[in-house]
Amino acid sequence: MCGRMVLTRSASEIADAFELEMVVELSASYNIAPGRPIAAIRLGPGRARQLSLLHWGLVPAWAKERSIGNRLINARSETAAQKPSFRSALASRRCIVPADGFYEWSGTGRGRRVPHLFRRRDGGLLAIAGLWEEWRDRASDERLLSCTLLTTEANAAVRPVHDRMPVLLEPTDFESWLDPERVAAQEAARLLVPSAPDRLERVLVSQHVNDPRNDDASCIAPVG
DNA sequence: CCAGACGTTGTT
DNA sequence: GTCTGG
DNA sequence: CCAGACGTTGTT
DNA sequence: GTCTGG
Repeated sequence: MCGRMVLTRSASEIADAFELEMVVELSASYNIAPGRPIAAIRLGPGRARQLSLLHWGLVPAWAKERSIGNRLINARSETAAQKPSFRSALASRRCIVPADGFYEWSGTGRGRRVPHLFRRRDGGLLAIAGLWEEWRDRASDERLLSCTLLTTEANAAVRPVHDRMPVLLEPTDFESWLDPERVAAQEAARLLVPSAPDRLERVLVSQHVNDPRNDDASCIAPVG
């Protein structure tokens, strides 16, 4: 479900939308896939909001192999607090993934290959709730920052295509979600509910987007 | 106790 | 069918 | 998420 | 690290 993202805005546009103190340079991507770098906002020193690139696919601190992240690209918001893989990140390492939109595929069986893009009608950025971790490779001593995207039941806009969707946050909830000292995990769960569907529009796009190696503007071009 | 998993999606 | 890689 | 591989030996 | 299953 929550397996392909779009982010084409410049770092300064993202900084304006999310009141960021620090920024990393980004290149536009029309087809961000699991296992690839994805931009995320976290709280840094002094609670300043920082933008950085994280590996999409959460690798827990206790993992022996980084490949466990291949399967931890989403976390169900309803159960994350009870899962060994997500519990500690939910308590203290929350992030926001900015996005122009996300893709969902419709169809059944092998025919599930019809891609739809969901984005804000007003052209604004989406804010997707995520969790992050730092993992150290025992062999090489290298560090990896990784993240996962929280999911919830689909709202009315998404339901015709899929029964799950990413958790979307409102600007009034950004600070509460990001800061574990202000809002504990249990209370933060209150934020992780299906969001109002009216703000989203659905765009049928071509199967060009299906291949994650394709990353250009034709991924989001309307079809039909 | 130790060994082994630790996850979601969508499919049948 | 299931796993890995992008 | 989808696409593509799914294996070993021995060689460059 | 922590939980589940044998």
